[in-house]
Amino acid sequence: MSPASLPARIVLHVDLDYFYAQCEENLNPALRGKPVVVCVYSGRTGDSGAVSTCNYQARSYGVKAGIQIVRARKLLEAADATFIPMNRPHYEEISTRIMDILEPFGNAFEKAGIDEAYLELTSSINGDFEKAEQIAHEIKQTILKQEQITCTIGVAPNKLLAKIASDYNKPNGLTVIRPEDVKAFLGELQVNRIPGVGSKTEQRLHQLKVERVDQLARLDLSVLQKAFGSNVGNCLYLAARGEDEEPVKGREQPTQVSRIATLKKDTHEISEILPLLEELASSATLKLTQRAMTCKTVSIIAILGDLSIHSKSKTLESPTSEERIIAQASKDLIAQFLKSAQSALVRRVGVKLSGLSNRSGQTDISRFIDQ
DNA sequence: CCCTCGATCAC
DNA sequence: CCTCATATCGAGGG
Repeated sequence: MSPASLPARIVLHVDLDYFYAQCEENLNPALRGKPVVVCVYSGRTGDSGAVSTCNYQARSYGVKAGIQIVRARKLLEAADATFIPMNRPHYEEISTRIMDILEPFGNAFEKAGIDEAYLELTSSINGDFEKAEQIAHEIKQTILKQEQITCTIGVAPNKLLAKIASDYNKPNGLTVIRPEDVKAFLGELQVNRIPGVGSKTEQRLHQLKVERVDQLARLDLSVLQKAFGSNVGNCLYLAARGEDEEPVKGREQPTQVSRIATLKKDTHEISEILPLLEELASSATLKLTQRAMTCKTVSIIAILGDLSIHSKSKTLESPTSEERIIAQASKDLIAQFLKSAQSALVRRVGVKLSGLSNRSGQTDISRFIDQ
């Protein structure tokens, strides 16, 4: 700790292991020890769709999130594997209970997804990483005892490093990065271990002869900003040094609601698209009203036969949560898209509602304006 | 500064 | 023949 400074921050990142698949193992304990694959079936043919997540037995056969179910079947044909359709509401329920366990452990708490959260411990333990490690063990025990779910925890001086730490040794792991170890720990890692560096950014970094974080740390800020834009460039520059000041903060309400689905067959006939589009608009609107919110902007997303992604959006004159308005806007947008991209074969369609705000109190200002 | 759209990420 | 949901950024137009 530098003299006359505040105690080092201590942040935990808790990541629930292979979460959906672990929930399914608990629902049916006979599955434990065998490959379990949780799937999103698209409904086109029997096994069309993708793998959402799978347990580690399945991973040992090369199965992972995102691959086609058909491919997972082939990889696992010699194994006694179970394929299960995703049951999101059930996982949400388990997640909520676990988040309720986690929250009291920190001075601040941030849910960062259905299966991950950050906890700020700084002010409660005065920079003591030993204590933080004990608390991490206690958290793991509590979640295991109360929900039979294992997790992996990263303990570090900020959110960025805590996330990298939890990613380092899964499942059922615990990794601590102390301030004095940051440079050595980070330098050795491949750049794709930095959150936000996916395959595209990784490729572009490789073109700059950068593969590991210590190599990234040798690039000037200006070089990174020129290559990746001022914001991303700056983030990469700081990340390479393990620097991150983002506070652990309760998340605001989500700022968008979206629904997407796959058509039975590719088509350019609007009449074959509208029924599904209306369902999606209805479902998204339901979610919106359940949250007691309104939206200002309606978008449609079209994914074509070649998997290219297109979108069209429209900002309304006034915020709404009325299904008829949202459905009509969606129809107008898809019609507009089909006209612009004639002969486009649509594979999937989606509806997105954004520009959300709380509907509390100030319902419909138009009542006071017109008249 | 707002809107639209595509891209990217990560789930 | 490749799911679903969300957030964020940057470019380009106005």
